[in-house]
Amino acid sequence: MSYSTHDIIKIEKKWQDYWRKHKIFSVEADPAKKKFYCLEMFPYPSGRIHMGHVRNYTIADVVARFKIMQGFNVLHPIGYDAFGQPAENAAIKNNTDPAKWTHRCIDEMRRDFIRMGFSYDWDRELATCDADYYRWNQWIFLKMFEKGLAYKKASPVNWCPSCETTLANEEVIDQKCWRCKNEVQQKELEQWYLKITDYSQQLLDDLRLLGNWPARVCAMQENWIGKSFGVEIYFREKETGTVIPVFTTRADTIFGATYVVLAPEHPFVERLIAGKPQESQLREFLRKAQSMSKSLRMSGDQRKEGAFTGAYAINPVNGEQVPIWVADYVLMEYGTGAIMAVPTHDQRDFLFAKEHGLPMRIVIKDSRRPHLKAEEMTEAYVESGELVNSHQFNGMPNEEAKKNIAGWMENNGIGKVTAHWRLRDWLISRQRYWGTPIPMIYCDHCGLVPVPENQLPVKLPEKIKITGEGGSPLEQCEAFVNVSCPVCGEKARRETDTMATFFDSSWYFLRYCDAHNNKAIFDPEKTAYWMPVDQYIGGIEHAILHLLYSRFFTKFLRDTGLLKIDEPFDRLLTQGMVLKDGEVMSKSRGNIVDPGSVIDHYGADTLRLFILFAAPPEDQLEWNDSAIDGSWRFLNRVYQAVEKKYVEVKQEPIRNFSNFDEMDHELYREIHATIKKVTEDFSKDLKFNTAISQIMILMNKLEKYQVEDSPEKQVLLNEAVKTVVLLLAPIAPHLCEELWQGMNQKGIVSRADWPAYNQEALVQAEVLMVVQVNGKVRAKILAPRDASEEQLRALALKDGKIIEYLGDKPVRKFIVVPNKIISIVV
RNA sequence: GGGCAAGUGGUGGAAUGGCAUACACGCAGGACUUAAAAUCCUGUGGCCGCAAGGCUGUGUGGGUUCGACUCCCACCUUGCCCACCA
Repeated sequence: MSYSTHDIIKIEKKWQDYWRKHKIFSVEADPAKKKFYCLEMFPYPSGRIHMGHVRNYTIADVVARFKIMQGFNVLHPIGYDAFGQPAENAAIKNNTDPAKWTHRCIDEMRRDFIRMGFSYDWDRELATCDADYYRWNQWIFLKMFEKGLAYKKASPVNWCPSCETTLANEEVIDQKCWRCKNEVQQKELEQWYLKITDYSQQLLDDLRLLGNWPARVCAMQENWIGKSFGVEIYFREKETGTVIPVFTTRADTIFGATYVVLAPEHPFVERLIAGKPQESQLREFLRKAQSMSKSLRMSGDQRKEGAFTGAYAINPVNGEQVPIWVADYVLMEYGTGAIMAVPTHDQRDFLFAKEHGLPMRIVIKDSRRPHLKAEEMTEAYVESGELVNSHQFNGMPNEEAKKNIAGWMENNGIGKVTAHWRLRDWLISRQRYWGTPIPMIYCDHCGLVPVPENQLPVKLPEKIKITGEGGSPLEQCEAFVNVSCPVCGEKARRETDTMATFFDSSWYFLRYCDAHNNKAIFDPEKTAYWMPVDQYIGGIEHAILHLLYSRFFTKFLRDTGLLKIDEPFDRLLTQGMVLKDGEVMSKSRGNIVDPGSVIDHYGADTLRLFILFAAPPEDQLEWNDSAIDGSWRFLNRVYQAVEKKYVEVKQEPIRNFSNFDEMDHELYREIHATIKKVTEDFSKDLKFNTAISQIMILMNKLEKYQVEDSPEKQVLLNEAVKTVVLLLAPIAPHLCEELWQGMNQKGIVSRADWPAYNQEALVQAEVLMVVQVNGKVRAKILAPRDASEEQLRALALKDGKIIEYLGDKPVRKFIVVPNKIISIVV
C-alpha cells in the first residue's frame, strides 16, 4: 500500500472502528490495578471542534495513551458542558428548541472526536443538560441549602428594561444591552448565592498542596481570594456617637486621616443626611451613583465624585473632628464600606481631596524631600519612611509603626487587627431557561421550601417558547410554576431561576467516576479509587473561576463525607492558544483553520503530530500551513521505514555486543537514548515537541544505517523501527496500529508495553570533551570515560591547538567537569 | 497602578551554569524526470577571508563566575491576569 490521503483516511477509520467496537478504552475501577485519571476540560458543545479543542484534547490523549502503555488503569472520559446561553440565543434566533440544538451540536462534536482518534471511554459520556446529570446539581444544591451554604439575598443585577431580562456582565457593552442596544440599568433582585466565603481560608491555605500546578494559576487564585491584613478602626459620629468602623491596611497613616468616606450604599448614610440642609443634593448624588452600573463605576480613570454629608466623625487616636463624605470610589462590598482618607499617602484620596479642596497632612517623611509641604505635593507619597506629626510614634519607621499602632489601638479599644477578603459569595441565579432549575418552592404558608429529594429531578419543561423578552421563560410556564407545597399541600410556586453553568462544571469529574449511577450522585468507593484527577488539562481562561469552584465543591463534598480528598486536581496543565498570523483564531477575524478540512487532507495523525510538535504545550502555537507538510512527510518516512527496513528474521540471532561496530553501537545507543528522552518528556513536563524531535533523530539515524545482509544488524534495525512505532503510538495512533499489525506484532499497539531503556547502552567508553582556554572553545578531545584529572591534563596539554593557544603562559587553573568540559585559565 | 510570563537565525522552536541555534519549516543549489509533483542529497546567524580560519552573536546596560541564553541588579518591549480592594 502506498502512503496517500485516501489510504490514510481508510486506515484511520478502520482503527477508530476497531477501538470502539472492542471497547479498548473502557475501564472499570479495580483496586488491584494502579490507576491514572486523565481529564480535559469538557467542551461547550457549539458544533464542530476548533483548533483549540484539537490542541487541548490531543495533549490529553497522548498522556492517556502513554499511561495505558505504561500499564496504568486509565480513566479518560469525555462529556459536554451543555447548558448555557448560546443554545438559548440560537433558539431565539432560529426559533428552535435549545435541547434539540444542543444535542445536534453534541452529535457533531462526538463525530469530530472520533475522527481525531481520541481514546475516550465512551461508556461514561455525559451531558450536563440531561436530567440524569442535572438532578445531582439539584441534589448538591439541597445539601448546600441544608448546611446554610445556599441562601437568597437581594442584590443589584444588570437589567435590560426593554428585553425585561437580566444580563451577564459580558452582555453589557458600553452600558448598553448587547441585543437591543438600550441602556442597561441596575435593579435589585432576590438572587441565590453560594457561601464560598466559608471556605476562603481553606481555599487559600490549600494552594500549598498544589505543587504540580503552574505557579501563575496559584498566584491568580491567591489574588482572587485576596486576603489582606489590616486594622478596623472605630471612628465615631460626632452628634450621636455611632461607631463607624473603617478598614485600613495602612494604620501607620492614621494621624494623617483628614476625612472619612462612606460608600453610597452604606446603611448609615440614610440616617446621617436626614434633615440636613444639603439633603436633596445628597439624594440626587446617591441616586446617580447607585444607578450607574458596577462596571462603569469601577472603570479605571473614572473621576471621583462625592458629596459632604454635613456630619463629622471623631478620629479615635487624637480626638480630631473630620468631615464625613459620601463618594463613589468607596465600595460597599469591600472592607466595611467606609474608609479613613489619607490624601498625602493614598493616591485615590489625594485626587479626591484635590478635587474637593479637602485638607491634607503629611505623616510619613519622604527622605529625599524632607521639607515638602502637603500643599506642594503633586501626588501621594506611598513609599516608606519615618513617621511625623504622629505624636508618640514620631520618628518610627512606618513598617514598624503599622504593627505598633495596631497593637496600641487594640489595647485602647479603638481598633481591631483583622483581615478582609476580596472573595465574595458566588451568585448562581440566572433568569434563564437553559439551565438547571433551582429546586425550591415558595409557599404562602410555609415560606421557602426545598423540593424533597425523592421528587428530584425538577425537570426543565420541554417545548416552551423562548423569545428572549419578558423575563425568564420559566416564569411564564404555568405548568412548571404552579405546584403544591411539599409541606402543607397548598398551592405554591416554583423557583424559576436556573443555575449558572459554572455549577454544572464544578463536579462533573466526580460523576465520570460513576457516570450512570441512578441511585446516588456517585459511589464513594469509585471516587475513592479514581480521584483525584492525576492530570487535568485545559485553557488558562479557567484559571480562576472554574478551578476555584471545583476546589470549593470538592471540599464541600468532603465535609459531607462523600469524598476523602482535599483537592480535586493533582497536576494541571494550561495549554496555550492557537494563533494564525499572530492573532487568536476567531470567526470575526476570519482566520479560522478548520480541523475537519485538515483531517480530510492529511488525516488525524498528521494534525496530532503537528500540533504537538509546533510548540511546547503551555506556549502559544502559531499555525503554519506549510509546516504541517513536514509532519506529513515525517509520518510518510516512518511508514516507508517499516515497509522497507523492517525485515522479519527467521532465526533469532543472539545479540552479541562484542561484534558491534561503531555504527551498531551508535544506533543501539540512539534507540535507548530516545526511549529515555521520550519517556521523560511524556512523564514530567509534557514536552511533546522535544520528544518528537528525538524520535526524528532516531529516524534519521536508522534510515542511514546499513544492514549489509547481516541478520544481527537486521535485528538491531528491526528494534530501532519497532521502537519508533511504539514511541510514536500515543501521538499517531492510527498509523502505528497499522504498522504494528504490518510487523506481525502481538495484540494492538494501543495496549502494547511501553519500552524500557537500558541505562548501560547510554554509557560510552570514550567521550568527546570540549577544551576551553580562557573561556573560549579551542579544541575537542576524545577521552576515556571518567578519566582522571591527570589523564585529562596530559591529553589536553599535548593537543596541537591547545599548545598553540597556551604559548608559554603558565596554567593558572585547570577545571574539569567530568565527561563534559575542560577549562584552562592562563 | 499591582501581579505573572516571555524576549534566541528568514520562521516555529532547542539548550536552565559547560560546544548557542538540536529538530523542523522556509529558502538556495544539485540528483532523478521529457517536464512537473513527490522523493533524495548538499548548504543555510552575521561580518572578514579564495581557503584554512578568525571575529562576533541569545532585547539593552551592568554584575557574579574559569565559564552566563541560563543566576543577580537596573532598564526597554510584548503578552496575559487583576484592578478606585482602602
